[in-house]
Amino acid sequence: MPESIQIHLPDGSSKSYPSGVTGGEIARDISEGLARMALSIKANGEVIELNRPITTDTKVQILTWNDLDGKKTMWHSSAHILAEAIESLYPGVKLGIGPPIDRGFYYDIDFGDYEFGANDFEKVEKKFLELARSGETFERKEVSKADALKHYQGINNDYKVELIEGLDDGNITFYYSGNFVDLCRGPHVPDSKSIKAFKILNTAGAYWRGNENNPQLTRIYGISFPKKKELDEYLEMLEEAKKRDHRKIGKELELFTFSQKVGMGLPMWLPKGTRLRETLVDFLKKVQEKGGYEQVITPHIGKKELYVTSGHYEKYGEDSFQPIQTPSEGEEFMLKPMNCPHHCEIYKTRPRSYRELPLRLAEFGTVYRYEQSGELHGLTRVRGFTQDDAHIFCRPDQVKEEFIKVIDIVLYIFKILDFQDYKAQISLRDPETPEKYFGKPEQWDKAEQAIIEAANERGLNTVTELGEAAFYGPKLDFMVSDALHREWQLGTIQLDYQLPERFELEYIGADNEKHRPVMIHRAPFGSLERFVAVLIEHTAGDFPIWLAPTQAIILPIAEKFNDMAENLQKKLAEAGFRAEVDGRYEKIGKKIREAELGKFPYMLVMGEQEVNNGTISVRKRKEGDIGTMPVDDFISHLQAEITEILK
RNA sequence: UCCUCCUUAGCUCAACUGGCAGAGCAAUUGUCUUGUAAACAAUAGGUUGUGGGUUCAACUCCCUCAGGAGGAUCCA
Repeated sequence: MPESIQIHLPDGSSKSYPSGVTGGEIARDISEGLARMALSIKANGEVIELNRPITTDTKVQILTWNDLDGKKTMWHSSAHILAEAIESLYPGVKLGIGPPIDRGFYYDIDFGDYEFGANDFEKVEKKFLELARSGETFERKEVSKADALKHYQGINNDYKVELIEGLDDGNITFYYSGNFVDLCRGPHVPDSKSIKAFKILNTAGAYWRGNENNPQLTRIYGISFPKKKELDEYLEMLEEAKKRDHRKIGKELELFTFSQKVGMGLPMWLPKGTRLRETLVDFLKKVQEKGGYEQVITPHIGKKELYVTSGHYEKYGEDSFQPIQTPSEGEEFMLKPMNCPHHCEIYKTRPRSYRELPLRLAEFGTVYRYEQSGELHGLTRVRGFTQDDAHIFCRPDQVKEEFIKVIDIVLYIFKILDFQDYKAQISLRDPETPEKYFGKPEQWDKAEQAIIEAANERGLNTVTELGEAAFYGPKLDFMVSDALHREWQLGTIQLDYQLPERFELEYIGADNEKHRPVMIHRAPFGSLERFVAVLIEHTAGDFPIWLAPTQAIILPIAEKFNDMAENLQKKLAEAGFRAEVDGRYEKIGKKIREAELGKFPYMLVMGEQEVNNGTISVRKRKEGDIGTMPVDDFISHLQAEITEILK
C-alpha cells in the first residue's frame, strides 16, 4: 500500500494525502464550512460516505445538500430512520426496500393486517425526529452471505432474504444506526443530526418488486431537509402545485371537459380552451411556414396493412385500440396512432428528386392510443390527442443541418412561452437489448452520432439515456421546468432510417440513381393537450396576453351602455383581438371581481364619461385601474405589448 | 390491468353510532340602473354515480358495474 495517495478535486487541483484518508478529512482540509455541509463524497464516480478510508489515487467531489447525490445520501439515511421509527412503533412489520428518489425517499413495508394510514403519520414523524436528533451514526459492516441470510431468516423477513439471495457473497453490507440494522449498499450521512425536518407525504400500495403477482406492501413516501424552513417551503410548493392543477383550472376557466358518455381519456375543448389552442396552432404554423414546412391533412383512420408495413402493428398493435371493420368487405382499419405512415404515403405520391429535399410535411394530426385506464390523467395522459407533428424527408447529407433547424424551432418556442429552464435528453438504444430495435447497427451508429453532434453544435445542456430510444431510431427530448421547478417532457425530435426502408421511399439523386431518404419526426409541443396542461400549470392560468382566450372583457356600468360595449367588442375583433362583453345587470364591483378571478388580462370599464368622450377606462388584472384612454390608444398599446413578446 | 381511497344540487362542500337530505355560490323571478374585487329578496333545483342485497328503516353496512384520485405497471 503506498504511503501517500493523490486526490484530484473538481477544480482541477490535486493534493497528496496519507493513504486511508477519508472524504470528511479532505473536506475539513479544504475548509471548515465545507466540512460542516458535506454529506457524502463522489469518489471516481461512486458515491460513498465521508468516513470511508481512501487508499488509492482518486478523483473526489465533496457532496453537499446542493448536489442531488448529496440530497439522496441524506434521504437514504432518512429512509433508514423512518424504518427504525416504524419498527419501534409497529413491532413485527417486515421491511422491503427503502431507496431515495429524486424528491425524497420511500420505504416499502409489509404491515401484515394493519392498515397504515394518515392517522399514523404524526406519530411516526415525531418518533423520526426524536431518533434523528439523538445523533445516530451509520456504521457500515461487511457481512457474509450466510450471516446475512441467517439474520433475516431469524426475523422471518422473506423479502430481504430474497434480495440477499440475488447478491454475491463478499459484496453484502449492513448499516447499523441506533437500534436499527438494514441490508444496504449505502452510503449514508455521518450523523443523523443533520436531518432537521421530516414529513410523510403519502402512502400507496406497491407490489413487491413491482410485480402484481407478488404481495402488496405499503409504500410510505417521505421527504427530509437539513433546515425546517426548507421543508416549509417545499410543502408550500406542493400546495401551490395543487392550486395550479390544470384539471382544476381547466374546469374553472372553462377550457376543456371530459364526459363519461364520450369516454374516459377523451378530452373535449370548450370554446375558451379552443381559442387558446387555436392561437398556439396559428403561432406554430407561422413559425413552420418560415421554416419551409408544408401543411398536410390526413384521415383519422388507416388500413391495418399500413401499420403492418410501418412496423407499429408488430410493436404496439395488440396493446392498441383494435381494428374496426367495414360491414360488407370486412376490411380492417385502425384508428391512427401516429401520423408518420400517412406522411410516408404522401411522399410516395410521385417520384422525388434530390432537388426538392428536404420535404417537410407538417400536420396537427389527431391520434388515438389505447392507454390503460389507470394511466389516464387530465390532459397529460389521454387516449385521443393532437400532435404538432411533422416529418422531414431529407438526404443523408442534410440530416445534421435539418436537425439543428428543428432544435432552433423548439428553443424559439420555449423562449416565447417563457420556459427558461430546460434540458435535453439524448435517448439512445440499449446495446444490451438489440432485439427491441429495428434496423442495422451501422445506421443506428450514424443516427446517434448525428444527434449528438447537432446537440453539441447548439450547446445544449444534455443528458444521455441508454435504452430510451424509439424502436425505429434515437431521439432528442426536451424537458422543461415549470414555475414550480417541476420537470415535464415536451418536445421531441427523432431520427429514423427504418420507415423510409419499410415504405421503400426513394429519391433520384444527382447521379440519376435511386437513393433512400432519411426521416426526422418532430413535435415541438409534443401534443397540444399535454402542452396546454403544462402551460396552465406553468402560468397558473394567467396566460400571456397573446394566448389569453379572452384578452379584454368589456364591462358596461349600466345596461344602457351595452350597445356601445358591443360596438367596442366588434372594433377590437376587427383589430384582431379577442374581447367579450359582460352585459349582465350587475354592479360594476361584482363584474370586476369576477373578471379578476376569471383571469381576464384587461378589463375595459364603460360608463357615461367614456361614452361621451370616446374613451375607455382600462384596468389591468392584478394591477388595478391604469387610467382612461381613447380606444385607438388601447389598441396600439395591446399591439405593442404582443409584438414585444413575439419578436 | 392491479391495489387503496373517493363519488351527495350546475360548482364547492355539510348531514353524529343506520332514524325526515342541507348551506354558500351559480340559475330563475322581482326590486335596485349601478364607477373599479361580492346589492337585496323570493323561487326552483336531488331516485345521494349505476344495479342489486341486508334492515322496520340505508347518503351511511355488504356485493356489482362505471367514473375520479393516489400509487404499481405502462407510455411509439
